[in-house]
Amino acid sequence: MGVRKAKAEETAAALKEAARRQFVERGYLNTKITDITAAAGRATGSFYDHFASKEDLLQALLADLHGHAHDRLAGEDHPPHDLTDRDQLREHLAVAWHLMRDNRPIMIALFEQAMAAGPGAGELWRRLTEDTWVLREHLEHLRETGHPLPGDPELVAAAMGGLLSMLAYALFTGGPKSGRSDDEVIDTLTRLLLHGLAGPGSPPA
Amino acid sequence: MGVRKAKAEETAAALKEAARRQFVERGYLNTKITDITAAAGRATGSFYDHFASKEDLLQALLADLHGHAHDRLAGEDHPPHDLTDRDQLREHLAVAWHLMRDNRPIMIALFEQAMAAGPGAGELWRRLTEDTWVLREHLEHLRETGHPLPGDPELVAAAMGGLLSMLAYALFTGGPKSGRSDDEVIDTLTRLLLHGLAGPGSPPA
DNA sequence: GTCTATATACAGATAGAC
DNA sequence: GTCTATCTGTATATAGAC
Repeated sequence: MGVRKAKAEETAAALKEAARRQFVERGYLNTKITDITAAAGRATGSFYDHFASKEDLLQALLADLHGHAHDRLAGEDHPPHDLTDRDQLREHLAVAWHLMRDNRPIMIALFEQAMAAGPGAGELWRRLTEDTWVLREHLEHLRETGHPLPGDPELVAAAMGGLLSMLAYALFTGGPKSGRSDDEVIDTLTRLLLHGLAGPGSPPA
Repeated sequence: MGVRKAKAEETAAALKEAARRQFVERGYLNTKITDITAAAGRATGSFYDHFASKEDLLQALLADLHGHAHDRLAGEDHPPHDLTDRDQLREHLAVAWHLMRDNRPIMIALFEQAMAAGPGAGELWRRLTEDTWVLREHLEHLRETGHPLPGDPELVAAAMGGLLSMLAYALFTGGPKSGRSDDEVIDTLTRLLLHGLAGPGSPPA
């Protein structure tokens, strides 16, 4: 790779890093192109030498994320887990939770983008079902092995995903300063989703 | 009330009604002032004779909603309910669900507005806790009477609220055309929140 | 009170010098 | 490749006639 190209890569990286910071500070929608270039210490026009639009930059951030996720998950098996097992359910929730925490800028951006797309686009439902296909498959497996579910796997999976993403967004964006620990949240959700409000000791209806 | 004032009220009402339609069609953020006035068959400038801004109009819609809600709920008692009772839990979920369905334009607008406020504002967490204070109180009552909860009442209530609002938004805005019935959703959520994924018959850990 | 016409503001995007 | 300067489109809001 030549020096010129290396410098270009450096600028692109600086813009992406600046964008990440701005998205967390101002949110995706409120972040202007000039906010990003200013934060990166570059001129406004330089932005378009690397990205066609803010949307394009977001896709680049997303591609980076997928790359890293692939690195970390490479080689890992993903056999049918039993979501009625406390430890396995907790592990699923923990992985999702930490993934969102570690990538707050992207999560915030995707969330706001989906909202800005407006209704009619059906973006939220699409993403909710897409992002929870792992859960759905596990639930379908449970059903096939004779375990009764609260409802249709797609709906239950979407409900779980909605709960997770909504709570994560709310808590990560200026939630209680008192600071709930990740473990408290994950433990609470594990108990809620495993045995509900009635708790483990409750008798059948 | 004079004729002049009556005409003004009529125009204000037409603008509000047009706004409701536009919010559902295009979303709150994508709806321009001119979209509202055009849909209402009025001139652009007339808008500002009745509302200071789009935000102001939304507050007016919200005030109408609160007025109606007050009418319907007037005189109703709201004693401490037992959320571990299937029928009472279902009733709570059903009321919330239908309230959101009957006021889709406002729900959509508030949702998008909260997102556009950006992080840092902490709007979503604030609304989530505010809108679920009824649930929180019931959960606190449960805890006081010795029933073990999955976690801190505020957190559990927020989780339930997030689940409900997220799923409602997703399903109401271009969700599956196949059309899930309200009852299917409410029944599923009732089962999920009452006994979790493990189901009612599961033994204590 | 309602209209038409216009001013203001600003973000996105481009052109051309270096 | 990066910069400065500028153009274009668009939404909000106002001014003034009727």
